[in-house]
Amino acid sequence: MKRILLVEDEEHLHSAIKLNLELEGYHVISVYNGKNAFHKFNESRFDLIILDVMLPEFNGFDICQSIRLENQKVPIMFLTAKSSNEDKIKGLKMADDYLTKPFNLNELLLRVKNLIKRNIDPEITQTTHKIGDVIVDFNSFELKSKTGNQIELTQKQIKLLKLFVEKPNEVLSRQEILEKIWGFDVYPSSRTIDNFILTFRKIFEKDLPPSTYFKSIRGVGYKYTP
Amino acid sequence: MKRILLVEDEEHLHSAIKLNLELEGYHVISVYNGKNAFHKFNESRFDLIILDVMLPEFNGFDICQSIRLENQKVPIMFLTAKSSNEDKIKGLKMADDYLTKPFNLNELLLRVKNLIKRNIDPEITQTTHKIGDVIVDFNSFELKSKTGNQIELTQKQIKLLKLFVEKPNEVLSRQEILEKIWGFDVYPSSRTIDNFILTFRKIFEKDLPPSTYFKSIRGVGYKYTP
DNA sequence: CGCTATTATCATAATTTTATCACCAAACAA
DNA sequence: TTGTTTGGTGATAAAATTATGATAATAGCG
Repeated sequence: MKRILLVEDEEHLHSAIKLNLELEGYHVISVYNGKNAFHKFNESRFDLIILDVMLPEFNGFDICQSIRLENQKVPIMFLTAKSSNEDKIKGLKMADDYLTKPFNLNELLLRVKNLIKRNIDPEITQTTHKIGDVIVDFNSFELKSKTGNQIELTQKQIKLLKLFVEKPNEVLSRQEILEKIWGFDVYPSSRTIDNFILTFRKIFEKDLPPSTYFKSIRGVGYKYTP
Repeated sequence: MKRILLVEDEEHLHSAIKLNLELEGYHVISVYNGKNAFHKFNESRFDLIILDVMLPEFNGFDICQSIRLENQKVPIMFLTAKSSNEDKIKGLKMADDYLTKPFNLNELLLRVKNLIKRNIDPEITQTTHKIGDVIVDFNSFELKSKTGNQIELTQKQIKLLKLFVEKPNEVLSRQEILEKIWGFDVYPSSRTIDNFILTFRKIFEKDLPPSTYFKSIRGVGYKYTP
């Protein structure tokens, strides 16, 4: 599995990117500041480094330089705020690619893919989760039930499902869900979430009392209970 | 881009701060009074809230409390006039940082940077509380009793309960409760609070003498005694 | 001990939010 | 291009929460 070092200090953004990358099958190593980024880099090998430019303590450019001193090859992608003065543009030349915030998550994924020049080795990772007697495979986007039935989920469905599975027993607000799955700039109607939940319920709560796994919390959002 | 909610009623100061923050690459959302501050906060997510303490209608402390009920994490910075009496110092404990007017804009920028940086450390918030032998989980909106019983609370119930739990042994006036839970412009009848208390009592004081935890203070409001 | 103001309790109304469905649009594939 | 899938929207039905009002109970006070 390809290893990506993600250096981003803003929690929301960080987890959103991480989630999306993981769903694409990458192994994401999280770091929230420059110092740790450098440590991690020295400890281990990465296929790609995603660096926020604005970081506490040492900024992205500093880290980039340090890394370049050690290892010329590893591709580095910068994430940068919109306002870009001369210095920043200059700094970006060190990068192999960069994105300006706010950016579209799909674009990020596309660029990551390009940067990594993916080998198609289908390393199967154990990223499954069982809901009732349905097994969710986050890698293949497939559901397998006892009866041998097999359903394919779409990307958004899998993403949302993973978000819930990663935060069991926690009330996730609609706002939070939208930000994590749809990104920071796209806000579809709240009805859209309902539809996804509806689908999940049809799949997982087929012969069970309704809202066994996916409970609606009125005025807030939803909660997944394993 | 980091989002900062700036709540300051004095126009000159407001625009000065806003300009400076924007030049540093922050996205500043402007609000000039407490009521709107509360609305904006509910509508959207922020990385930092800068609150003037002296505001028309509702003061900064009031708003701060309401915000804290909803979201523990977001850092809040107070702006306060020089004269500081006991009350104020007490109120400032709610804040993550504060500045005394008149202040140096560079100092403001520095502190903003620090606050936003600091917020990155993982959330280690205490999200449960025990009342009798019932455990309240503010994350999942659930109550768990010894007997294994499990009850779900609604949003308002959880908020109100949190308000009490955060202010043990303190008399909360009906007015105060209404403002904190229902907001600054919605005022349902006082009977509504009674109903919520009633529910709490039914849950927590089942086999106990009445008003063990939730005591009514005639003419004022209620008090929670752990 | 009555009188009054406030709170407790309950049934029910009002309001808000969610569930569900049919349909549309954009993206994707053939 | 054309057909198909996926995701999104809006209308309406259904459900849940919360608000209200009536009445009973209680505390405080003179």
